Amino acid sequence: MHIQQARHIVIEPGLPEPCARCGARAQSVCSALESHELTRLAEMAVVQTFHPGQTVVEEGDSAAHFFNITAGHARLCKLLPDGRRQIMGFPGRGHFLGLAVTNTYGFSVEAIDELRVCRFARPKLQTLIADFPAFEARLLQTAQHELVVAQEQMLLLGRKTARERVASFLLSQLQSQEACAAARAHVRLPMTRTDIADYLGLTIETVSRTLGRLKADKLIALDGSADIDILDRNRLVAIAAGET
Amino acid sequence: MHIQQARHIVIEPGLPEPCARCGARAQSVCSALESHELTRLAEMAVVQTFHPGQTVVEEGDSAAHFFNITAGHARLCKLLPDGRRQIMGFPGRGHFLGLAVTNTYGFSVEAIDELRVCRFARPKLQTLIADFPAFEARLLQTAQHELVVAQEQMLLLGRKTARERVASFLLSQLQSQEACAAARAHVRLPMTRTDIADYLGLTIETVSRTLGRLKADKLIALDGSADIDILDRNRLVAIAAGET
DNA sequence: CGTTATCTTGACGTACATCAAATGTCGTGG
DNA sequence: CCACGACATTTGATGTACGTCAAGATAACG
Repeated sequence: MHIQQARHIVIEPGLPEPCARCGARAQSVCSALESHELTRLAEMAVVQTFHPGQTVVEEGDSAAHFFNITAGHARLCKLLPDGRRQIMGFPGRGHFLGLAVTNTYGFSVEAIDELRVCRFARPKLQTLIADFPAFEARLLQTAQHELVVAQEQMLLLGRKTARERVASFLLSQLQSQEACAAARAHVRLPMTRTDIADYLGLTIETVSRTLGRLKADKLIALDGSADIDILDRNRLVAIAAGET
Repeated sequence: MHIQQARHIVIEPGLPEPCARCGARAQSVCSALESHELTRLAEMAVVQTFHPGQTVVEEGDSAAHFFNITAGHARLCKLLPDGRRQIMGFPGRGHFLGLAVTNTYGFSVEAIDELRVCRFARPKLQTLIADFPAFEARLLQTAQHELVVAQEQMLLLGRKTARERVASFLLSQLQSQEACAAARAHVRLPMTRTDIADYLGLTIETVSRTLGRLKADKLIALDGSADIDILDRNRLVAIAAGET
């Protein structure tokens, strides 16, 4: 279904971007650590970059590493044998990968755009936790937040209409970008319509038609297929909440 | 949609069931604690019982407590304004309630059958964690497991057919009961068809018809509506995995 | 400036929802 | 013990939101 290029994993040597100066630090679990702890963290990290479409980890592989995204976006995919795909999320800068993991990865991680991650050996997580209790507290906090998000997504997948799903998605994307950009009502979607469809439990055609209808209703404006202006945010919030 | 009886919450005095002798301990997060720690835990706990249909916590209420189920089953519900309902899970004995929680509860908890819980004030969780680091580790482990389960459910809700959903559900119920009972291929479903439908993102009629078809196909046998025999488990596993 | 992938739009099909009885099932009181 | 509701479940007839199939229209790219 998805052609996989040969992997050209770029492992960069040394510490090109020490943790203390990492732009993703504020949003990540690393914010729990102090500067001298970050030095130790940096020693454990391997920086990798992935090009669009490349696979970071494969569903079912034994979980040897965890990751922290420092730039770009990924998609978390689960597949059924016949190719049906469900995307669990689109983690971006600052996102920690490795919580929803037992012995093997429960999903594949693929780069959507140019993706940069810090890779850590999983066993070292234990030593890190043992040394810095604040880190474990931060992980628990992150896991709790992810659970809340996951349950909101279950409601969406089980009970919302296509229109409600797309509205919810646009707003969640807007929110994830407002962390960086100001409160403009503009969203850039780094992922394809296929990705969006597989995230929302729909087909590309339904996603496209639904966006078209939101546009006809003057709730959004499309500028190309990746750039969307939110014209009536309140109305969109109401739709996303199922109030229609 | 669901008539709510007046609450007759039974708060039992003292320590009718000290943690050290708690039947649910082995399966719960409390297993991380040693006997002298359990004494302190017991001092903090309030035992409550709820009758079928009673509400333990309401979605949106400020999250003052967390709970540990010691007997019976609950359902975790999220509602849309027009009454559409999604059930996030059916926690039973040993299950910890309070991970997928921020300041307010993200779902309602309702008793399915006779439900018994240990209630703890949420702030005390912090002191408990501070005193017993093993407890925090256990919570993180539990949260990770719940995240994996939640993602499996997202795959079900987003991409599986009705037949695959029902097969998955029966197997998950079987597994949750095998912890206690031996490997018999018999499942007792404490929840109604409506609950099952709201858990699987279907309607009662579709659940009923799908069970009927599985029965016609000699994969299961129905004995009353709450008791089900798994006749061909391997086949059911294949269906649940989407291999048809 | 063709070539190719992605996105949109239209016509039609279907799995599941909705509407509507019929059929258990269980607790209660006569 | 049995009759009687009050519900839960099953079963049937019909509807529909979304999926599937099939062209076009745009946009990305060498």
